[in-house]
Amino acid sequence: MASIAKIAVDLSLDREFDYRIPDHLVPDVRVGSRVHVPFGKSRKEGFVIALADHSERADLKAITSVVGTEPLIADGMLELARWMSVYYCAPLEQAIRTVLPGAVRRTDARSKERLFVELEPDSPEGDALQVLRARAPRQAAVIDALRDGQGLFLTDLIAATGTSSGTVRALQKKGLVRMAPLTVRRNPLTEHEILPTEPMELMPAQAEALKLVCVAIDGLDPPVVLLHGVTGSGKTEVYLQAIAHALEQDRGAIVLVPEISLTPQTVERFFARFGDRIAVLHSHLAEGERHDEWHRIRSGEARIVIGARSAVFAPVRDLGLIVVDEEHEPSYKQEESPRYNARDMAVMRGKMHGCAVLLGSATPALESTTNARRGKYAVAVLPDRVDHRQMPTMQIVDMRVEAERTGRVAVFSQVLVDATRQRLDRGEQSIFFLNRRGYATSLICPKCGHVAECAACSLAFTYHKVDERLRCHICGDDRRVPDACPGCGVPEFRFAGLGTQRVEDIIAKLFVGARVARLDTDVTRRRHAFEKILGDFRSGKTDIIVGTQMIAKGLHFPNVTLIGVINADLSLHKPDFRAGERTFQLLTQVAGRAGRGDVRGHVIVQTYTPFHAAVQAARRLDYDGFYDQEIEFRRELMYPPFSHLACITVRGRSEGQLMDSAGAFAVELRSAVASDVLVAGPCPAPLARAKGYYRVQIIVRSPSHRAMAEVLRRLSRDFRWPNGILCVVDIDAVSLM
DNA sequence: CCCAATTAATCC
DNA sequence: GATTAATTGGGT
Repeated sequence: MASIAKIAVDLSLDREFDYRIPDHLVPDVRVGSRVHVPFGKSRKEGFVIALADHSERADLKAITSVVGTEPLIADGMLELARWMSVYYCAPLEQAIRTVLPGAVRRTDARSKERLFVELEPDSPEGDALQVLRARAPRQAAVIDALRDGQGLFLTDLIAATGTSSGTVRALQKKGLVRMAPLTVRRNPLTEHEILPTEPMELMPAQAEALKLVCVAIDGLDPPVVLLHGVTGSGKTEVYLQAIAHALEQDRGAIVLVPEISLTPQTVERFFARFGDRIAVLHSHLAEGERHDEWHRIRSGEARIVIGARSAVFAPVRDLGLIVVDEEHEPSYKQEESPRYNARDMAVMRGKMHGCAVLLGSATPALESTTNARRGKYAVAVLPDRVDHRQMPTMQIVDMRVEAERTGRVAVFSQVLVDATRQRLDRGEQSIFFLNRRGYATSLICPKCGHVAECAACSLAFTYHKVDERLRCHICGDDRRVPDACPGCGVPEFRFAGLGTQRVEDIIAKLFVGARVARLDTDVTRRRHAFEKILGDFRSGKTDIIVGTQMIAKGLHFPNVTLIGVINADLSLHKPDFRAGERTFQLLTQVAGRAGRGDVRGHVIVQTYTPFHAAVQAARRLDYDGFYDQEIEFRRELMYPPFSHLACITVRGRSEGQLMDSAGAFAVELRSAVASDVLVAGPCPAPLARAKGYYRVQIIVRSPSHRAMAEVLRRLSRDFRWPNGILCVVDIDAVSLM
């Protein structure tokens, strides 16, 4: 009989503490239970992470009480949390917290109950009712309202009859109606009618892919399938039918989509096929909604979960399949501890819980394709669009030539202007893509060259014309545009660099009468703005949309025949080894928005580096060609997938102290790792200053993840950073800023 | 020599 | 993370 519990206290201490289990609590204390314990001078909550017979220590304190009767952490999820904690060098408590949403963990999180009123079987009819009508008309009205239905919620009943709860209580006392609390679901799905859909007939390539996934679900051979399908090739239909197969075997499924494509339209597509068996999980849910959805999943009422990153931890029973849509998306990486990648967690969960994993993308991450080529994943390819739609034509416009020809630097090339006019004349729609919001990236004094910069970050302010403000996109600082240059007093400014707001302005001047909308995070901060803008575009109320990343994903507009990429170089020149890959992916994804209808789409890409491999490969729609070239560069420099990369960022307010301590850390790190591990730095991070902190980084590349993570874990626990110096370890970093 | 302020150590 | 013990340092 276990009498000792090992407990992770809610403090991110990354240690376990032994507690005695009092006899009367023995039946309730299980692995995964939430418990109250005395800790030091105070009381804390924690999770039982193991049971034992003995402890090293004699002077144990006892568990005070247990929360609930069922362990909160579902079977297998603790192991997953432990793996995550080790792999990503994060405290176990943090990993557990990630696996269990706050809406569930908090002891005061409850289901919502409303009083429900029903007629008692022997409620008055005929004469008895007439008597009541004369003596108590209100009560009779309540009886009438309840007569035909299955009962009503008290609040609705009161509203319908114009009475008060006193009347209903009086009826309850007489034994004519009964009233009881009923648990109601806080439903995040909009209530409007959604027409059910039937499985569509698959093209041969889709059918083959589906077969492969079904085999994976049934026998886990292979456990992971990479679905490489060009944009518009019908990947979602394969997901839907694979999920249906899992359901037939009485197993559940999780669908992960990037946060920005988790729109009502996406959810509706799954809801239309599976109805109430769907649960939704994402960060914008209200606390109560998340609580209810989680418990619907845990209880087995909901069998399919669709959600963003964190939905990979949904407590689905008998999980048969995890789908990761757009598996290459950087947003699957959580940018705070534990810095997990949901795609990789999905693969790991599949392994641990015995379920199949389906990774889908038009532009798989190099890591994933490499895993496929090494035989770790099976591959299914969808080379063609559905319904014999053609891939769009891709045209590269060399903006250097354009500048030389016109003698000035233009935002729109003549080619793009002409193409846009043509669409406007034909009543077709266009999408312009620019991966930068705001109006101008900097405000420059035309006389002395002074650039307005954020005092806390090493970055120029972005000028937002709409409200005449300067904003720092790193720390969010927000200030008025000065009346004159602070350097020389000249009362005028010049704009440099380009943002979506300015493109919107230019379009309005260039194409008079065209109806333009903008879609970026500045606009969508308002609730429902996103749906409104897309709705207007869909119904033809707008001709042109200008947007950032968020328009690159999954949108499906048959009337869009032109895509303009205003500046393809933006993502290309980032100080990041994945810049080329990101550019290729972005161009391919954006191009995929064109030609979803009967007319073939046309894509115009403006660039100052037209011969860059990523741009050229995107033009040829040549994934394999890009892969072969890019993989050589990764091999030579020992970047992933030929190594695991950790990015260690150290920050502090004192530059000297920061360099000294980070240097000392790097020295210790170098002496602790094997000779095949490369440790670069410390050197100033690409964003050398942010929010008032100086930042330096150390980049580690190691052939073996385990060797690297073990050293980093030990060192980040033992290394004594001076006060005020903060260190973050990011395993398999996606962003190197 | 005192006291506040910073730093280190501990929690089962 | 919170509390407490230990150490530092500036002042009279």
